[in-house]
Formats: sequence, structure tokens, C-alpha cells
Amino acid sequence: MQPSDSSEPARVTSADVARLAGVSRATVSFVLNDTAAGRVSEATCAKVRAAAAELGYIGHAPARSLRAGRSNLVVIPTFDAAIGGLMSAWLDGFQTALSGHGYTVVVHASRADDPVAAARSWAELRPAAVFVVQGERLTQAAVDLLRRAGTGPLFALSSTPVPGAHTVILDSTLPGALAVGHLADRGRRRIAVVMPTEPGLDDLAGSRLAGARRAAATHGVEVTPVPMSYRIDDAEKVAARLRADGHDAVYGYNDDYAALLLRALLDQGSAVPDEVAVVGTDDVLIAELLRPRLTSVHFDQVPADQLAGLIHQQILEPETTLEAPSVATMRLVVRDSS
Amino acid sequence: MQPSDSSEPARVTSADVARLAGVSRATVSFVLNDTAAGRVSEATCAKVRAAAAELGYIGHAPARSLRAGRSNLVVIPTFDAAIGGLMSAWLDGFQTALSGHGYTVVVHASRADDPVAAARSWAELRPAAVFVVQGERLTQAAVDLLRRAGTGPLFALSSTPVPGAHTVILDSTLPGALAVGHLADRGRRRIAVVMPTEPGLDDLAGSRLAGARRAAATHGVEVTPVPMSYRIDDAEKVAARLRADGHDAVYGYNDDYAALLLRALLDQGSAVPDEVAVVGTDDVLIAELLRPRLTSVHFDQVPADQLAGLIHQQILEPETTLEAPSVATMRLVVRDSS
DNA sequence: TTGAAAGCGCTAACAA
DNA sequence: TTGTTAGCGCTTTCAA
Repeated sequence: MQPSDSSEPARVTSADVARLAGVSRATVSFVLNDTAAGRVSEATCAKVRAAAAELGYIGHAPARSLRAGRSNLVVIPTFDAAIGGLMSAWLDGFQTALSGHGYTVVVHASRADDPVAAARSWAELRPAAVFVVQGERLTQAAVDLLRRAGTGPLFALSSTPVPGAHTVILDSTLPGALAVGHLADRGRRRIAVVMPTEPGLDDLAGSRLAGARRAAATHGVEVTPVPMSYRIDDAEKVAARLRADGHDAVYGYNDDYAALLLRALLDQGSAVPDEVAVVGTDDVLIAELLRPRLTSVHFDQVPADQLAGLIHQQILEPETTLEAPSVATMRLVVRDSS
Repeated sequence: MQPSDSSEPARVTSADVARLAGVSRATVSFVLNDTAAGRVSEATCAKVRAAAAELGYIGHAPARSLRAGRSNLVVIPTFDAAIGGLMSAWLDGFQTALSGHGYTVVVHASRADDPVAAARSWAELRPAAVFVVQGERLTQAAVDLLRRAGTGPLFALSSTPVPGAHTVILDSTLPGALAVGHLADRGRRRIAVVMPTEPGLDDLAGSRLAGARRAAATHGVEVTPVPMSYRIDDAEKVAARLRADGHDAVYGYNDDYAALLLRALLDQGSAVPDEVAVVGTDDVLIAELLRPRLTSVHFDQVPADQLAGLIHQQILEPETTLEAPSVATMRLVVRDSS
């Protein structure tokens, strides 16, 4: 590693620019924020810009935020969940869309155990908006705290509407329900549900299991949760257990876990789908590559730029009432493994 | 979506807390920042805390940052690169480690085409530190700008040391070189190198190709770049072309692309590795699941919390000279596909 | 068309 | 042990 130079060059402020340009700080502000419409002459504008360029002037976001009473940060808390590949790709686009509107995305690693403490640390940033991907984690107290702090609009992705937040409904129990419903339709009776032991996945796994149980009750089939970590040896143990227990199907939490288990089952000589059916979730390209091809639940993702636009609009006009909750939909993609 | 209430509750500032507690704002500041050591009596502390709790006081990060001349944000620019699953998992841990030190991670979607403009927008945040994952993108001008703005320590992940930044060396050409070297050792002579057409991957793909070419020159074998998108139909076309052109090996950019291509080759009746060898990169678990198992390049990741600690230390004592550049290493994991 | 000045909320040097 | 006070850099109203 290389040491950084310790010399502290004098910081350039808008006052310096004003001095060099021979105008007031107000004028500088107008010019550099393009608020100069009709107020400042072309010549003055040019002078100011030249001065700013010459001095290498760089705006000061904290000062602006202090003045404005609000930052241009959009906070996305993660609640120490393992953000999967699918979500990560989505976030990527979302972030790009938001920065197109002039916002900066803050991915906030919040501790899941205390939603209020988490909300407090978001609120301290005085964010332009907060988008909680795991809306279920949002308590009423946390929502109130954000409101009180004057935080910008609150958005959430959640199974059920979050009071005080603009909720995009995404029913996390549905993948489990779809998978088990499908398996039951195909005559499967003893269905295992993989429960990842990796930290940060419990929430989602729990929801999917709940959906699986609901569907199982409806169809009169049996569902057994099976803990499994994302490792080959563990998958092998689980596969052996499934065979021993006479399960005729398994819902693999997502495509990654399903692929792992599928491999283990095949290696142990199980016929898939004849003896055991396997269903994943996420509909990643892998599902299509495996043999047998993996049945999976496909998410119709909410367009990232559309949501970004909505957030932007809501920041500008908080009074606007939005339409009924958006709903993220999903569907089963049946392939050869079930 | 649900409308948000438009009532604007009066914001609680430290002055309000001071008033309620019957002390000065300075005292409040000392108490709430735990800077009260020996300066404020226990009783006063308690009074202040009680008042803060009663009013639901929430600190104001922008004001603090303005005062301090620096925010507690650590900026991680992405330069619109598609952050892969591996990197995303690493970032997760990194972020958690940093927030343990009291920092907030800002994932900044910077446009890749103008490094200086990007640097300017990071600098406006007056971040505590900047960590550039694609250090190659960092120009001298950008580094200078950050320095001038008084940005905190600059860290980079890069193939070569970045002047003015603490660089963790990660030779992006190495995977290509390792793969091609290995293939050449196994007697392969006509090696295709997959060049993903997805946006944001060009950099990395270019580096890996460069490494491949270097190794090819050394070993006297032939390397051909082959554009391919992450889609089955495209993989099929590429596979057909490889067969037609008589290639006896392919370096698949990463495990995902390699898996895709492997599938296409097998489907078209190519014997892998007998006719065509396949090598990926990242050593994701998938590599182990495929049949034949996929040879891959494994990265020994820099421990996220270690780097976070280093950054924290450098923020506290910018004068400290760090050790020689850390080097992220990697190695080939040979499996059945080559 | 431009300038003067107030103040956003906080911290820390200095006084008491 | 606590209070007073001066800014940090910026925007925006009001006056010129």
C-alpha cells in the first residue's frame, strides 16, 4: 500500500468562486444550480463557470443537505439478508435509474434484531427516500420514527401492505404454494421443503415454507421442512435422508439449492422426476441447463426504472396519492424435473 | 400504494433537547456523542438522555458532516459494471464490517465514460473513504480531484498500483493466463476465449483476454476471442462455430458462461474434454455440480473485515504508511472438463 | 440583474 | 462542571 500525501490543500468554497468571479455567493449558487433562469446574465454565468472550473470547485453535499433539510440519499436497508443474484441484478438497475434522477443509493447494512435502531440510523441521514426490500421487517414504531424525523417517502417490498409505506406487494409465500400445489397435482404426496441454514435466508425460507404448508393443507399432502446448507456434503446427506424417508418430491428453496440437491439425488441413483420430483425458484438460467431441466418459479420483476420514477415523483410531490399497491407477480415454469 | 400523511411534525433538534433538559446545546452534544468523559456529571447525563428519549431526538448527519468537514460515508463506485455474485457476496460482508466501525456504505452508480465527473460526484459527499473496486478506471485526474476535495483515504482494487491510492493488487489478466497456460499444457492448440457481450463486463473480459493472449504467446498456441451473450441460443451458435472452426478448448470468461457453453457443446455432441476442453472462472459451486465437473480459477478473497479495519485505521490516522500492497491471489482448480 | 444576510443543526474552543 | 459562541458551506428571501 502506498501512503497518502498529508498536505492539506485549502478547500475551495463557493465564496472563493464568487470572489474570483467578482460576484456574490448568491449568484454563484444560482449559476451552478442552473437556477439562473433569466436572473443572471450570460456574461456573468460564463464568468462564474470559468472561476469554478479554474479553482476546481466541488459542491458540498452535507452543506446542501443541511440547508435543504434533506439529503439526496435513497436508503436501501439490507437487514443482513444475503441478497441473492436475482435481487442484486435488480438493485443494479434500480440504482442506475435513481442516480439518473440525481439520487445516490445508500445500501445500509442494518442489524435485523432492532428495527427501530435501524430506522434511527437511516433517519439520521435525512434521506430523500427509504426503500425497504424486506418490508416485513418494518415495525409500526420504525415507521413512526421515520415519519417524525421528516424522512422522505417510505417504500417497501412486502407480502402485505405496510401502513405508512408505499408497498409493492410481493407474496413470499406464493413460491412455496405454487411449487407444492403443482407437485400435489402431479400426484406427489410426501414433499420435503429445503430450509437453507445460511444466515439471512430464514425470513424468505419461512415464508416459502408457510406457502408450502398452506398448499399442502389444501391438497391433502404432507410437507416436511428439511434444513440444508449450501454445501455438497450437506446436500448428499439430505438426499440420502429424503430417499430413506420415502419422499417423492422436494421444493428446493431456490434454484441454487435445488440444483445442489438435484445433483446429490442423481448421484445417489434416484430417478428424477420418476422417484423424486424437484422444484426450484428464481428461474435462473441454470434451471434450463440442468438435466433434467429444473422446474422453477419465475418472478415477473417490477421494472426498476419505473419504481425509481415513482419514488422520484413521490419525493417531489409527497402529497400525491399513488395508485393501488403494485403487485409483483410470479408463475411456475414447468420443466422436466417435476 | 398508500398515500403518506402530509402533516409535518416539528423537527426536534439538539437545542430542543437542551431546553427540555435545562442544559446547553454543547452539553447535549457531549453527552449524546459519549464525549462527556469527566466533563459532565452523571446526573446531567441522565437528564439529557431522558430528554432526548422523550422528544425522540434523532441526530442530523448532514449537520454533523458539515461541521466535521467530512461525512461518515464510504463510497464504493460501481462504474456500471455488472457486479457478479462472487463480488456481491464479498461486498455484503465488507459493508457489514464497515458499518461495525460506524460507517455507512454508499454504492455509487457512476458512469464509466467520465472518471473525473464520477470522482466529482463522490467528492461532493465528502466521504470518509472511497474504495474503487475497478481501480483501472481511476485516472490521475480523478485521483487529484479527490485529493483536492479533501476526500478521505482512497483505496482501490486493481491489476497495478494506483498512484495516490492504497491498492489491493488483483491481477485481472491472471485468470486468462492461468486458464490458457493450463490448456496449452494439456496439449490444446486452438483456444477460444468467450467475450461476454453484456454491458459492464468488457473491462474484465478484456483483461482476461489479454492474459490469455500473453500465455498463448508463451506457449505458442492460438487464441481467438469469441463474443457471446448469456443466452442459450447464443451459446448454441457459438458452440457450433467452435466445432466448425476446429477449436479444441474454450475459456468461458466465468463459470456461468462456461456452464452455458458446456451445455451447448454437450447438446451438440461434442465430447468434453476429449474434443473440447472448457475452463471457467470464479470457482462457484456450480462448477462442481456440472458433469463433467468444470475446471475453474479460484480467487482467494481478501478478508472483508480485514480490509474494513485497514480503511478505518487509515481514516483515523491518514499519516500512517501502510505495508506493501496487499495482493489478492488465485489458483486454478483442475476438474474434469479440461 | 445582482448583493446582503439569515440560518439550516451541529461541535468544540474558550469562558465562566 | 457547564454555558457561550463562532462558524462549517450552502441556498434563498428580500432589497437594491
